Amino acid sequence: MVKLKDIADALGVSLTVVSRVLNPKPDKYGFVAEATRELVLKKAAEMGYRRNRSAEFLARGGRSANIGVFLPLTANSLIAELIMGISEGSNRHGFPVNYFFGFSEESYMNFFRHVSGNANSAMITYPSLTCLRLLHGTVAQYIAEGGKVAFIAPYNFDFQYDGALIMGVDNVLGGRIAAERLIERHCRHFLNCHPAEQLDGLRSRGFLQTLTAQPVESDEPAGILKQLRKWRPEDFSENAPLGIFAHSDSVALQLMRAVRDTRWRVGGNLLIIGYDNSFLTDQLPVTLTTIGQPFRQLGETLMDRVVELLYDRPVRSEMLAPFLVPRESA
Amino acid sequence: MVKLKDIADALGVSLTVVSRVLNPKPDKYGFVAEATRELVLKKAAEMGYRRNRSAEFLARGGRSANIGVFLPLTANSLIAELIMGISEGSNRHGFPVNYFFGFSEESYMNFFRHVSGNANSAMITYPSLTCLRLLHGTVAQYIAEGGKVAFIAPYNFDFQYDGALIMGVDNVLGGRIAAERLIERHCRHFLNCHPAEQLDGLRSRGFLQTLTAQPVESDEPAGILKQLRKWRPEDFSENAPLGIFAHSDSVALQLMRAVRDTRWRVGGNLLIIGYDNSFLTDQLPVTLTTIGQPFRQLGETLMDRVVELLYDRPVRSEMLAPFLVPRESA
DNA sequence: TTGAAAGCGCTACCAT
DNA sequence: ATGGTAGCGCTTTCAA
Repeated sequence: MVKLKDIADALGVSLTVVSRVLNPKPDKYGFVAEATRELVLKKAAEMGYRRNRSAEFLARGGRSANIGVFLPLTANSLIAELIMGISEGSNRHGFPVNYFFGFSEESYMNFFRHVSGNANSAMITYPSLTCLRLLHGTVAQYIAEGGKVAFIAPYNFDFQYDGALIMGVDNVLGGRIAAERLIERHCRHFLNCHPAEQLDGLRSRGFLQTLTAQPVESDEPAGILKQLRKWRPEDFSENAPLGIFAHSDSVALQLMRAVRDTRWRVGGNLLIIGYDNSFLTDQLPVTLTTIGQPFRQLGETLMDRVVELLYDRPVRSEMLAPFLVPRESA
Repeated sequence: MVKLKDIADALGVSLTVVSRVLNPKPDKYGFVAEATRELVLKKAAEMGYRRNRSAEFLARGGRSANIGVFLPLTANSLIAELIMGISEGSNRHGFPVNYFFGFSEESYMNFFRHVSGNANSAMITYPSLTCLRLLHGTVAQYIAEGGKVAFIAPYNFDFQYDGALIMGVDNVLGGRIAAERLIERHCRHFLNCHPAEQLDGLRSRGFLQTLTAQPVESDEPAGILKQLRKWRPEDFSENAPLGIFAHSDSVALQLMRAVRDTRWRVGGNLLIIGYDNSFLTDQLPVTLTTIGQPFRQLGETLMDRVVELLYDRPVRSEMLAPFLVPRESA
């Protein structure tokens, strides 16, 4: 493996100069003549130099060059895609990663203990809203002490952390896209099926905002099912179907399952839109129309910006746009 | 963060001695008096010492302490669980990881280039059989040069690598479990639905071995569907259903979808068993009976053994047992 | 059985 | 604008 010294020797300059050119965060004496800089850059590319992150961070006084990542302990495609994106980014930058998974505050605390022990550490975390509320103090303190944190926030993020990075997918837009699809498919009545504990109503907000003029009821799955039993399927048709926005593919499947052996026909007089574009939803007996989230891209972008954070460069928070995955169910 | 020097100072011994006790791979002069050893061990635990892997491997002449992992680019629950297991293990051992995803030989080669550049490197790889066949030479050479590789092999592994670790899930047993379930549910006729390109017939083997006395046909999905159209559903019943073993949940869903609006009743006169216990298969209109694979456990065990490999300690290859996930479809 | 010291690849201070 | 060098935490050789 080629190292700084090799480049320096090949060029007949000092190791220090080479370091200053290639160092992502050069020292304050980091003035290098433009000609020298270009020479070094060229030689480095030519020799296929790849930075040794371990040595870099050891020298910088940190423990290691690892980036810690905390994700929900859910083995679904969204998480898998996020991991793929983050990994893609981390490999590109030459950073290794430590993934932690969990739901509880304990697991989040445990993660924090592990990662924050390292000076120069950075983390990507995807905590539940409850979890974050409980551990707000810990997080705030860590950031105040110079820790770098990037949040994946699917909810309305109302915490004020100076310099923290917040990224996610625009759930309000997701709700809006669902509503627009149902309108386009001639729905007249709408049901908004949110999770049992609706901690944050971004998807609802987008859905309801788009449907101010139409009759729409919001409820959790149990309530929606009751509603379905009350209404008569005969009163709906392909020309004027009932439209349901389920806030997850899982809930969408629950509903599909519940109307099995009734006169509701999913994709006919009953349209259902899910959320997440989960693995296999394209192979269901009635394939599921759903809102896709670009989690792979989210992961990649996130990692790019965390690296910026790590070197104290300014970064910009951003929400990515979800997209419709049109299939049979709506 | 407490380091070796801290322990040495606290105990009034030299740093070297402390290193020798705590070093996972002590030098050849590594003789420490039993009394001293215990003292060091006790102090280290007391002070909460955590080894700095970057420094360890930097000193050892390697580039870094990272372990490279290559996995199929498939965002399904199996891969997600594998990652969770591997991460759990790597965190326990204090090793960071670099994950790579792909299918093609190019991606596998790219992975290899990245990871093998590092002396002291180790990798966990889950290549397709075709991929491995194509790159057999590269892999063999890497291992011959002292590289440590752990394979996840779902197929019949007929390569001879000295000292390589091969782990996986026992697919023959998986096939057997499926057959036994269908027998128990009174099936008389059986279909074995393998993938279009059946590269390795371990699942088939287990299935067919258990059903030597019964009529069973093997085919790829298209053929199985043709067969289903030829037979009359009326000739089968809950007391003597037709039993299908699909080699993946995806194929199982394809079949379920194909018999929609026919007189085949999944879970009634037609029993279907899938493979993988994918996310959401427990929430289908007819929930899917499937063969689960303990990939989380596989990942953890794998990482434990790779660390052993890394320090040149002997390891044992092993196949884990799959398990039945009984639900409505069979 | 123990300790001193060189060195892994890199950064960052000081001097020039 | 460039170079020399100490030191990050650890391993390993050599000497005691």
